[in-house]
Amino acid sequence: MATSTDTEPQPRLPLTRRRILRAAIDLADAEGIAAVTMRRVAGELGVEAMSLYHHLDNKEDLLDGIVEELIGEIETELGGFRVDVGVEDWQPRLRHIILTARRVMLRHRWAPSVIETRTKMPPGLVRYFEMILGIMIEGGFSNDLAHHAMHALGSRALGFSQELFVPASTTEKAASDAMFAAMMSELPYMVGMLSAISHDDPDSTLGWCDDQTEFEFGIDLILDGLEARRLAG
Amino acid sequence: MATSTDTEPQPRLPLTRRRILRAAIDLADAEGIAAVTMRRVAGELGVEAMSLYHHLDNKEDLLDGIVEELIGEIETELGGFRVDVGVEDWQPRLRHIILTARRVMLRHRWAPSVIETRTKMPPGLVRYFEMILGIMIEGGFSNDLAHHAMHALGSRALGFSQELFVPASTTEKAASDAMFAAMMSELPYMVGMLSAISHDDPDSTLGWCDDQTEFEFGIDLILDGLEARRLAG
DNA sequence: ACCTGAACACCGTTCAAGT
DNA sequence: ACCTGAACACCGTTCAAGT
Repeated sequence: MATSTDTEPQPRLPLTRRRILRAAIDLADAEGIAAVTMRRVAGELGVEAMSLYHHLDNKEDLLDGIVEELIGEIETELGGFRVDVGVEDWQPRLRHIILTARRVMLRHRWAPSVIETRTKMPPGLVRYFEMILGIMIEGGFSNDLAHHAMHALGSRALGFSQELFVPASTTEKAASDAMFAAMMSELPYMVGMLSAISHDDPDSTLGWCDDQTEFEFGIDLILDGLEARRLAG
Repeated sequence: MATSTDTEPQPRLPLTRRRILRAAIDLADAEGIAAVTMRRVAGELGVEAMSLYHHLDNKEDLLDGIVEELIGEIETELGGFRVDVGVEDWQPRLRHIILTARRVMLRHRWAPSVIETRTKMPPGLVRYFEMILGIMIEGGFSNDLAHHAMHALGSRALGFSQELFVPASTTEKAASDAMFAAMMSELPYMVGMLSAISHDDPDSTLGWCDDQTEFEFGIDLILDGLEARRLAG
């Protein structure tokens, strides 16, 4: 009876690259990217760290593979990376794609840091950007404007918000009056902005920010600007 | 004669927090941020790793301190963080500030990764964003629009280009014809764009990109969009 | 072919000890 | 007060060995 009801229910599922990558992603979701060490990932699979090296070159290869998996999730949500030839409404289509990518990234909040540290362009990401480029070209962009647009979008094309931090005070509701007075002399504009915003919307706590609203404001600023330059050029 | 001409020319310069931070920055500039370990930084100062802990809480404190030094460099180049009350030409002033910050970041190419990993907002950065906010408010922004603008600028306000990678092919001049043909079938829009751009400018190598031009295109897209919304609102 | 255990060269950090 | 050496609990990775 010891063998059938052991700690490992599945006696021996064969280790594969895919299974390792999914285990690493689950681990990162649960405990953060810092928990993703070769030893910990192996442990989650009931195996020794060194066994992973039969399916991966090294840790960089693990991280590269994770990125490919994430791009796969975006592709699945979109039903494939498709550029419809002759379709001209580039702006709503691009907006939808970027917001879809953003949903995937929000499921894996550690993803930006992993993607940003890749030294070689992951093939899946090349295909993603090819789709974005294709939609702009079909939408009437010149090659030159499309090129600028790719640079201007940057990592925002994947739904990254690219914000450094929410200013300290905005994360804490109800800063004390004493602290507020102290800040007032040093940061008059910041304090003025935060109190104006909280007055305008009595439901909002002081300085509370809606990430989704702010992301959409930023992306529309860029997409509107590109449309204006397309019409002008 | 042995003591005066030893390996250490300065017999004993006292260790200070500032000296440690500058040594860490110099090391990062020379060998990359990965070289910045407590042991290596100490080594550069002719001291044991554990001595650093008398001037720093831990490695996070070292990285926080490095960020403060970098912001200090921006402040020096700008001659201080100043908001001139009543000055309305916000756009050229903000443009100048951001391009100045960018020059500092280009001197320390590892800086974005360090700044992005800070968990608490460095005080110097709060003052930097207070200046940016002040310039917008004095320039006629509503508090609401200024708030959106801060989010939309994000890390670009510090001169970060926020690009994921230059597409692989654009970093290599003169991809072989065979490779080009292979890419053509998979990435028609990318290949089309790159050849159009290289034709337009015969001096440019295939897909060569001017980082500064692209950064300025992107930042002007955002600043122009903000001005349009300011005038409309 | 696939997995393992011991080992190597690193990390950040603690602690007791030196001056 | 300031610095040190040994040690601890981790890393990624290599290598020779097991089945």
